[in-house]
Amino acid sequence: MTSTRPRRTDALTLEVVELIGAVVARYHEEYEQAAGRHGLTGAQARVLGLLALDPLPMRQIAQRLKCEPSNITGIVDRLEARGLVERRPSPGDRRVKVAAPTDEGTRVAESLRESLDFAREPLAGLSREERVVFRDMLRRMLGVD
Amino acid sequence: MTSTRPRRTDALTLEVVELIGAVVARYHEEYEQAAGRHGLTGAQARVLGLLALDPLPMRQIAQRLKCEPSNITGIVDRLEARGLVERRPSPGDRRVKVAAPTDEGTRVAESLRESLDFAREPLAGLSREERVVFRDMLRRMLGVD
DNA sequence: TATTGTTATACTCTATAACTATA
DNA sequence: TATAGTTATAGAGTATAACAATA
Repeated sequence: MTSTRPRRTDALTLEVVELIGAVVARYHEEYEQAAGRHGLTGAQARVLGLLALDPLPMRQIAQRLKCEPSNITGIVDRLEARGLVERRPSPGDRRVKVAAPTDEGTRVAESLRESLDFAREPLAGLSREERVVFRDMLRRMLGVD
Repeated sequence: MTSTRPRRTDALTLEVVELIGAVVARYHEEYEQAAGRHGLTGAQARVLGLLALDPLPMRQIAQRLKCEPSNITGIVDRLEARGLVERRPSPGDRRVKVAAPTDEGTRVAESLRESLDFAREPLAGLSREERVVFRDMLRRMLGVD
C-alpha cells in the first residue's frame, strides 16, 4: 500500500498544506481582531490567556511564549496598568513574582476565548465521527500519539 | 441528525479547537525559524513569498497582508537592501512601484517554501482518502465550497 | 481632487547585555 | 556564584497623519 503515499509534488498534499496556511492566517487574523476589540495587542492577549489558565512566574511566561524574559516585563506592565493582571510575591522565593489575572482580567480572557468561534462554529457542521477523524489527523500532524 | 451536532462544551470539539491552536503555534514557530535561517524576519519572509508568486505594487502587498501601506515601504526597503527584491516602474501609471523578487530572492523564497516540511511530512503518513477528508474539512472550516 | 508611495512619529514587540535583589 | 526580574538599548513591525508626485 505504498501506492497511496504522496510524492513530493502531489497536488492534493500541496492543497492541504496551502489550506493549513490559510487556516493559520485566518486564525491569527481573528485572534488579533478579538484582542483589538478589548484594546489589547496579540502578545498581551496571549499572556493574559495563559495566566487565565494558571498564574505563572515571569520567567515561566517567557518559556511558554518562547521569548526572552525581559520582554515579559513590559507586557505584564501594560496588562497591570490596565488592571487585568497583578504581580504577587511567591511565598517560597522572594525573587519570584507571580503574575495572576484580576477578576476583570479573568472576564476579559474568557470573552477572548469565546470570540475564537471561527474554529468551533464550522466544526459544528461535522458529525462526531468526522470530528474524531479530524482530531486524529491533527494529533498525528503534531506528532502526538 | 441533530444528535451529532456538538454542544457548546463538547469535549471533542474543544480538543479539536485546542489542537488547531497548537498547529497554528507550531506553524508560526517553524515559519519564523525558517525565515531566521535566511536572516529574514517573519514579515520580510511573508512579503518575499508573496512576491515570488507574483510581483505586486506596494499598495497591493499591504492589502494582501492586511496592514497599512506605509509599513510595506520599510519591509521592501530591507529586502531591497539585501538584494532579494527590486522596485520597478509600472508602465501605465508612473505613481506605481512594482516590487519584484530578484533571481536570488526567487531562490530564497523557494528554499523557504520547502523548509515548511512540518505540514507536508506528517501528511505523507495519511492515505489518499484520509487526505481528501482532511482537505474537505479544512475547506469547510474556511468557508470554501 | 483623488490616488500612490513615502516620510515622520509614536507605540509595541523582540533580543542582547548589564544591573539588583535575592538565593 | 547562580538565579529571578528588571532596566537600557537598538532594530523591526505597526497605525496614524501629513507630504510629494502623478493621475
